[in-house]
Amino acid sequence: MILKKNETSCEHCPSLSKGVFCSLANNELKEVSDHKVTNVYKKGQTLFVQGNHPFGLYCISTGNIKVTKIGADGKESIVRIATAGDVLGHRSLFTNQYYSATATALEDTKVCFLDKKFIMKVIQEKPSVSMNVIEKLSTDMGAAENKLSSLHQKNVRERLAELLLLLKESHGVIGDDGRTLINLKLTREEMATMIGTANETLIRFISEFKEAGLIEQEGKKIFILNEKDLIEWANVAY
Amino acid sequence: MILKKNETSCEHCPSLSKGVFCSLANNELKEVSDHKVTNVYKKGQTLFVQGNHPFGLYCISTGNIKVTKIGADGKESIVRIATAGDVLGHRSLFTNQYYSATATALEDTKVCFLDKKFIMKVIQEKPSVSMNVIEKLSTDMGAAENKLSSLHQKNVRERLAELLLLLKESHGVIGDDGRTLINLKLTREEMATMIGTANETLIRFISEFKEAGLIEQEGKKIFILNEKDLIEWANVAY
DNA sequence: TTTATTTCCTGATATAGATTATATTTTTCA
DNA sequence: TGAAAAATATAATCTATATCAGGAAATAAA
Repeated sequence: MILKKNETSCEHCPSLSKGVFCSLANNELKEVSDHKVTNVYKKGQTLFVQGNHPFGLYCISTGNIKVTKIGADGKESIVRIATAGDVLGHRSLFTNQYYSATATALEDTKVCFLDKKFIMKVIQEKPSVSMNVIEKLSTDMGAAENKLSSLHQKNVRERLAELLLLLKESHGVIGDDGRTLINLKLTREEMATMIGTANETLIRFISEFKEAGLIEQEGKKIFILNEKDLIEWANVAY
Repeated sequence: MILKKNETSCEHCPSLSKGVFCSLANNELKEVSDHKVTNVYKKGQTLFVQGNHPFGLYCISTGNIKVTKIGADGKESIVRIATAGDVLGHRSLFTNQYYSATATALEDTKVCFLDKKFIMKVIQEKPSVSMNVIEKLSTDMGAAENKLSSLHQKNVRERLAELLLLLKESHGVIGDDGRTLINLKLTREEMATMIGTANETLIRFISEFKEAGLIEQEGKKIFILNEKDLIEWANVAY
């Protein structure tokens, strides 16, 4: 797909304010724009694959991308979901390692690519950008540690409630009818790998949640009906 | 405890080369030294506690520190172990959030503290330091994602083998007799919380590992005898 | 040293959740 | 549009591991 000029300029990026370049002046943004390549990934296409060598940084303009790790037995787990404004591939890039995870578009997605040399130069010259990268990493690290302790300490019911609350926070959209839709196209299988359980088990608890009136379903879409009870069920600490 | 001048100078810090200030020149290091407070924490003492507000950055000079999260039911899990050269408290500091974990000395430990204002200034002015912070965060993030997918995909036996291999890598010391000692004072309870299992279960598998000749024990000390088989048992991906 | 306390270890039992199997619904695409 | 494939749902069974219980060993305290 060929994109028009202002479709690929950082200045007009819909997720500029959430991204790592939000603090740059217009002329600086222009320079970033000039150095980047913008691509559209269709649902299911991969940006990079576990085991490959990184050669730059990905910035998500629109869409959601799952970051998965494949274990020794070929089973996949989603370790996080990156969304508009997030960067991808930074971890392996900055540590000079092979990608330890695979990034796959969950829907049609617009992603910009900056080659290693250029992004390293920006990091060197613009403290605000490196501070933003640090903030993103810190936030992600916090989320990862939360997931770790949940896996240690909580049962599947609690983890599912927690997952739904997190997805509501990150991808919730309030509809005309007052219900909150989780605006993310995930299969039950994928949701199961996010909380480390089997899809049958996940589906069983989703059914339980529906019966209890906590959530509602229309096809693959999930609506949160009762956040208050969901918080109880998640057994979250303070 | 009162420390002598050259005991508190960054220039002479035994973990300088592994820390985030390794790239600074001597006069710059001097400035860091002048702005820091060095403390000794005894085994069991906490540097900071989950829920409190951060006011600076901790740099570990010597010793090991466990970072734990307490869940809703009061159960503790170790999310990572920080060692000489690591920084602590950076995540909450840079995201302006309350501490989401507690840091406790596993043994007598020397730790330097830098107040927020100063460390922020250093990050702004020294790209090499912020790059080092990014690298530390990236490495930790990678370790956290590995743990996540292990918890999803592996059973306790595999996770224990993996933990022993990781601890050998990070804290292994080769003795005169050729055995590798894991030089870290952890209770079985603590090891159990690192891989998300009950201590009885962990002990059962440690016994199994001993019988299989993979490891050896002397009191609380663990020696790795057969790394090759341990790797097999861990079922690690490529 | 003796006593007290904590940690370590082993066995028995219970159970959450994986696995297997099958049916139904939804999506894909020819 | 209809057929094939994929995803969802529910139930039955099985198993890995948590939990419970009690004793041995190690460590700390007195």
